[in-house]
Amino acid sequence: MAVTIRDVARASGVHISTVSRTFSAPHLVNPETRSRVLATAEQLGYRPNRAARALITGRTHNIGLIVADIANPFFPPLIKAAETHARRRDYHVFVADTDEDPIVEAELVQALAKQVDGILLCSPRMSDDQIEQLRREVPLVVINRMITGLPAVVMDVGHGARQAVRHLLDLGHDHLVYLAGPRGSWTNREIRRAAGATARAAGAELTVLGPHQPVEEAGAAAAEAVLATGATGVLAYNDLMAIGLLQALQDRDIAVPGQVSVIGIDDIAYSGLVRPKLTTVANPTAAAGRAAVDMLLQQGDDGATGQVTLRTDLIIRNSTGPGPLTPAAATTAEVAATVKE
Amino acid sequence: MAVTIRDVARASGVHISTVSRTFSAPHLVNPETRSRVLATAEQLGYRPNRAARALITGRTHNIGLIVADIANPFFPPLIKAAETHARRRDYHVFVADTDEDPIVEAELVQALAKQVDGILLCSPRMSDDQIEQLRREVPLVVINRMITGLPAVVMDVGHGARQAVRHLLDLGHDHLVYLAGPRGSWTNREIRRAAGATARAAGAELTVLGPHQPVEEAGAAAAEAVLATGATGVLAYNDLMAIGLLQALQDRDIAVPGQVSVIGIDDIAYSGLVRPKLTTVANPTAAAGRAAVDMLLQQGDDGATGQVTLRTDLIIRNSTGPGPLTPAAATTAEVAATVKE
DNA sequence: CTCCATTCGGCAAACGTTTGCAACAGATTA
DNA sequence: TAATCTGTTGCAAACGTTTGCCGAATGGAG
Repeated sequence: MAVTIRDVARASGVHISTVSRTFSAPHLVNPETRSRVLATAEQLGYRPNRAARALITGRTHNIGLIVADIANPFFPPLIKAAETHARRRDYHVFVADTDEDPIVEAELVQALAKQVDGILLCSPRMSDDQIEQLRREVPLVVINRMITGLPAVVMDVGHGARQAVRHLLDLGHDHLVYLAGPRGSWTNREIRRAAGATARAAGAELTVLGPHQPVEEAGAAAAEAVLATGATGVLAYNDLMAIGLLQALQDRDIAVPGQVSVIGIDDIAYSGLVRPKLTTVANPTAAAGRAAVDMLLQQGDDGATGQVTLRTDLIIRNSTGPGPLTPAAATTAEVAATVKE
Repeated sequence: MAVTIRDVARASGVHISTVSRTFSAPHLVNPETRSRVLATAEQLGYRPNRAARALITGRTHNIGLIVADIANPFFPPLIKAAETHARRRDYHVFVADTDEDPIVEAELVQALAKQVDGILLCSPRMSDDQIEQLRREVPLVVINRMITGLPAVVMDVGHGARQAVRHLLDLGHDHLVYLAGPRGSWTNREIRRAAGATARAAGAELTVLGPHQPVEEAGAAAAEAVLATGATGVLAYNDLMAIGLLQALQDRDIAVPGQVSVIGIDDIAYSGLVRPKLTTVANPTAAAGRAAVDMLLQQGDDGATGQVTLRTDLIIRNSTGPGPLTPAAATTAEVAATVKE
């Protein structure tokens, strides 16, 4: 039915190996022969069968990309960047969604293992041990998690979180809340640690609330608890939760940033669309996707397991404003200037 | 390196064909033998090589899913549903992103053709001819586009658009704008047609502005043009554009829904998060994704090329309110009641 | 004119499965 | 008792490539 290498060989009067080489090792075939073969291949509409190729070379030219939740707007830019970048290198991408479930996560890796040349694991919720285990079955690159000996691309949320907390402190907030993300999240631990250290160093109080699922509903549901602490500055695990909190506060007629300041993390597309526009920590997700693909594809050559760290930065918008300790004269803009490093 | 069917055969003292049958046609092998084989397979960690299987059976157990833009929040729920549904049937999904470019779209289909058992084409921008052409290379199911003779899953936006226009008319708006989507979009044509007919039937004026890229920026950029028409009710091609318009109007101190009413289409997750909450037409995207997968997988069996139509419905929130023709007494809630069919 | 190096292309094995066919045993039927 | 059937297994070919090896042809050096 489909046109194979054999049809092309027959039609252009050469052996099948010559046709094969025309595609997979062009420098080994006479330019004249090559162009003739290419012409008939084109004419016949020949397309290499990747399954056959994979069978003999052991390389599928596919990579897997596992995320917690495609519908979480944090991921699509990363997926898109990874996919485009991979395609440019003649790789295709399987995307899978774990629904935030570590069990499903492990199953997916197993299922994909034989079908891909490697897997990109985004913010995995599995234990380090499990990941090390799976690593023996298939090349892995982890995104947003640091595991010694494992190639990884991480976004340095610690840096962004420190900036965020400092921003709140500079604005005169002395009691903060960190609205924690899901259990098992490396990012969550990093943020908590960074935020906690920064607050402590400044002698401010930081209350951690959580863990929470990283969705708006959780942010909204936490509103009461946040208010109960008496804190005036909030850092949320991600923009989704921050936005949920924003809405819940609005519903309670709590002014943001008038009475409470809120900072998110991720800078998803919608953080600039809600009102007030959300102050947040921007994550270079597209760059992370590309870097992870590169890392995975290079992994075969040398066993080097690098770790790339990408920088995150605070973006000051309108959900943060002066706190109780600020002299009335200080405006957000003035204080913002101090955060620049 | 990897453990093959041969290793399992040797370890359990049977021929490789018996092992093969244990997995692909269990009823043909003695239960006793079967369990023995399964045990050793499990113990050895055997996993079938899908490339080899694909080579001989001609079925890859993969399907392709091509969307215009993964980052457009309309798509992730569809992708997620399709992917989960496919996995339950032991299929994996390749996701690809065309960046709204019909050329890339065609290339992607070609590239994926040999690698998948079929392709789901979401809101394709190609010409009908091109799609018919590609259909000869690989089984296709089209989502949100109607092409005679081609299996399709469409969301009946016409229905939702009629409801939306009627809602605006009932509220007392007699001059409406349709903020059109991209050229080549079937959905766009459907909406325009339905909206136009409904407005005309009621003797109201409907101005079409466009085409536009289906993004917020386009919606925001169209604000001036919308105001220039003097219309007081706007239906946008999608929520993204509607939200962009909302922001732009807010920036110009035009009250929504006080001075202008706005309706979007899609009911993306964020349409309920912006303020005012967006009145919009809900699309059953997840159901569409599942239906399309089913249709694709059944296609092999019989050549039947069904067309499934899914219903869409207006969701009334806070971005629509009384227009110039409404007696002051009529509230949104009262008028809303009239839209129920 | 011989020899060697180089370039090119053919040959055939291999990759890990599936599957039609045949073999065989035991059970059933005539 | 012979013939037929059923259930289980083995045998080997096939799927469409890639690739190590070898031989043929060419050209330059000696």
